[in-house]
Amino acid sequence: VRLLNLLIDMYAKCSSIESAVAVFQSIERPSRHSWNCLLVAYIRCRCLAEAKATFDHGMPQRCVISWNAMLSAYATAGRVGSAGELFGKMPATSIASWNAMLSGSVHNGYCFDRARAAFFDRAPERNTVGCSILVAAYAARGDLRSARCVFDRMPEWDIVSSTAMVQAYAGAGRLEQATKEFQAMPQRNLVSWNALVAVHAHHGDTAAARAAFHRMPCHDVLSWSTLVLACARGGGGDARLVFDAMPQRDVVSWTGMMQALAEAEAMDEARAAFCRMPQHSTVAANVAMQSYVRRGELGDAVRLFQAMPERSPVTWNAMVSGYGQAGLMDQARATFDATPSRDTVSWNALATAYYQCGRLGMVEATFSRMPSRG
RNA sequence: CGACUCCGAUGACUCGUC
Repeated sequence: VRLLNLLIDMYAKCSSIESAVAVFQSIERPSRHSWNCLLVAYIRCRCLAEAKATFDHGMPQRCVISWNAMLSAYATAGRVGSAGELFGKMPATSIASWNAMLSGSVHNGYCFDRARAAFFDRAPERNTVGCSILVAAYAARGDLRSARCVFDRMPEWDIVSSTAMVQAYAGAGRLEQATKEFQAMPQRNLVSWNALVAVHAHHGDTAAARAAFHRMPCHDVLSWSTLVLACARGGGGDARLVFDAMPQRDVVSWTGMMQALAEAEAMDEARAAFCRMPQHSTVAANVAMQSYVRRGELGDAVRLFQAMPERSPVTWNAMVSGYGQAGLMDQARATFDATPSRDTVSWNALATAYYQCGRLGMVEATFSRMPSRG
């Protein structure tokens, strides 16, 4: 039975829900553990409805782990309200429950301080997981001071918390501190190494990115793709060499390669890369569109925009600012009005477009119409 | 008495800020 439980878990990690369910059904007397494995399998494979059915009336008994699994399912789906409701009904909680709530609420735009107070400060206990969630969240918000404050108070550190701290330093532009923290880490793994390469890539330091890449003991697609991006950004023209040397490529590497070509003004090759990509993605189309905008070829950008099967919020925002840069304020405004879900970037883009078109009065008007902050 | 199942860190695109 234990082996079969393990099998369910393995299939779930491969998103092969049918196989996972089949293994579960082959167990004649499933244990509580088996039921949890099945529940987690549904969650991992994004079958929320089945997970809920299993949780509500499938499993003979539920333990904290089952509750936590459902909590995190809702939280990662962005349904913090449902998660909170469930949290309130729990007969007993564990640290993982509090951490799941913390993670869900800091990632889904609720008031950060309230989330922290409710699920971290007021939690019965805290561990490295909860602290890492906070450090990472502060890093993402660019709040180095608060990240450090949490990090420095931790009783002990692990790879995850240290990697988050490396990101926090790098995000604040403190490259020396970031590398120092990296060297001070208790251990390193693939993720922390990848993070370091990404830090250098983001900073435009191709040489450092490459050096880190060659020092790491092993690589995955993500490491390689990050290096391609570093080359694309640094403009060294070596992106192609890296790309060709990759053992396997994914959407990101293809997109990075295309971007490198576009930035090197090799538009024909960039176009060819776009067409040869095995999978198309909205991001790749956005990158292509943006290349046109940067070259002042707005007609091509618009054509691409109209032809895109899917548009993300980024697509809409990029189009608004593309029109703005071209001085086509009416089109910028029309695109903004047509944007399905406006975010802070949309509003800033609109204000900037007005500014670029010399309509200073409208800049002010836009700011006063903005829903909130930014 | 342990082990297994639940929570945290890594890559691409848009405005502004540094």
